Amino acid sequence: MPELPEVETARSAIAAAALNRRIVDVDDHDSYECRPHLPGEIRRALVGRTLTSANRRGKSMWCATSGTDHAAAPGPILGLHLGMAGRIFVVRADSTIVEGGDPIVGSHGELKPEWDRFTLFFADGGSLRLFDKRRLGRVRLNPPIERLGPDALEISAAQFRSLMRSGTAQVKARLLDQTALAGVGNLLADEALWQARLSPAKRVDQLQPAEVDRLHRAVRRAVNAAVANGGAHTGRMISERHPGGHCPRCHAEMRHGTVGGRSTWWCSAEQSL
DNA sequence: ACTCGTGTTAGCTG
DNA sequence: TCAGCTAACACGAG
Repeated sequence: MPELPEVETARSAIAAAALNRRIVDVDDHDSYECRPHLPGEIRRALVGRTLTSANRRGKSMWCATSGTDHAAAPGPILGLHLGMAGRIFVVRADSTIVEGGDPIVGSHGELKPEWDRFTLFFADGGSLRLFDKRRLGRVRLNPPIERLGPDALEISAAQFRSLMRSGTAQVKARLLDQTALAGVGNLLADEALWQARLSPAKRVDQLQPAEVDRLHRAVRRAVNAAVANGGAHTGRMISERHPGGHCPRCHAEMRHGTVGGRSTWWCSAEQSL
C-alpha cells in the first residue's frame, strides 16, 4: 500500500506516458473516490484538455491541464491520491501499459473491472486508470496541496528540527502527520524510528537535539532506500514486523502496540522509552 | 463470522 | 483557536 516510494512510481508512469494526450472522455462515476465532486463534474472540467505535468509531494500527486480549443487559459489541477491500495495504469495508443503505485494487486492477481475507480480516455485510444480495490483513493480538482508539509525526500535538517520542536505529540504521530512532513507512512515511520533507535512513543518535547538529527538522517535513508528498492515494504526491519519477529541488529524480540493510532513494531531492547 | 489494515479526515476534547 | 486523539470511511485479505 502506497507510501512516498510507491507514489513516485505512479507519478513517473504518468510523466512517462500520459502527458500531452487529448482527453475525450472521463469516467468519474465513483462518487466516493471523486468526493466532494458530483458525477460528471470532473468530466466536464477535463474533456478537451491534456495533462501537461505530473507532480508529487509526499503521497499526493497532481497534474496541470492545458487550455481547450475554445479557451486558451489553463484548466484545473487534477489531484490524484492512491489511498491504501491505489495503482495507476497508463495505456498507450499501441496498448502497451506503464504502471505504478500499490505493488499488491490482489490475492489471486486478479484485476476486477469494478476496481477501476476513475479513467481518463485519450483521443489516441489509450487511457489513464486509477485502479483501487480498497476505494480509499481520491480524485479531486484543485486539491489543497498547500496543506502538506515539506516532502520527506527534500526536507532540510533545519526544517526537520523545526517541525519536531513544537507540541507534545508522540514522535511517530508527528512523522505520520502529513501537514508536518509529507510522504512517511506507517511502515516507513517504523523503519526510520528503528534505524534511529528511538521509541515510537517518545514525545517530541523529550527528544534531544542529537536524537532529532539522527531521526532526520534515518528518515532520509529509509525513504531513499525504499525508492531505490521498490517500496516501503523493502525496509530492513519490515520482514520482522510480525509476532515472533526479532531485531535484525541485536536479535531481541520485536514488540507490538498502537502508537499514533497505527499498528506499530519496535525493538524491545534498542527502542525503549 | 470476525479482525486487521503500508491512508485520510471529520469531529470531539481539553 | 488549536494540538492531539478517535472513530469512521470502504472493502479485501487472512
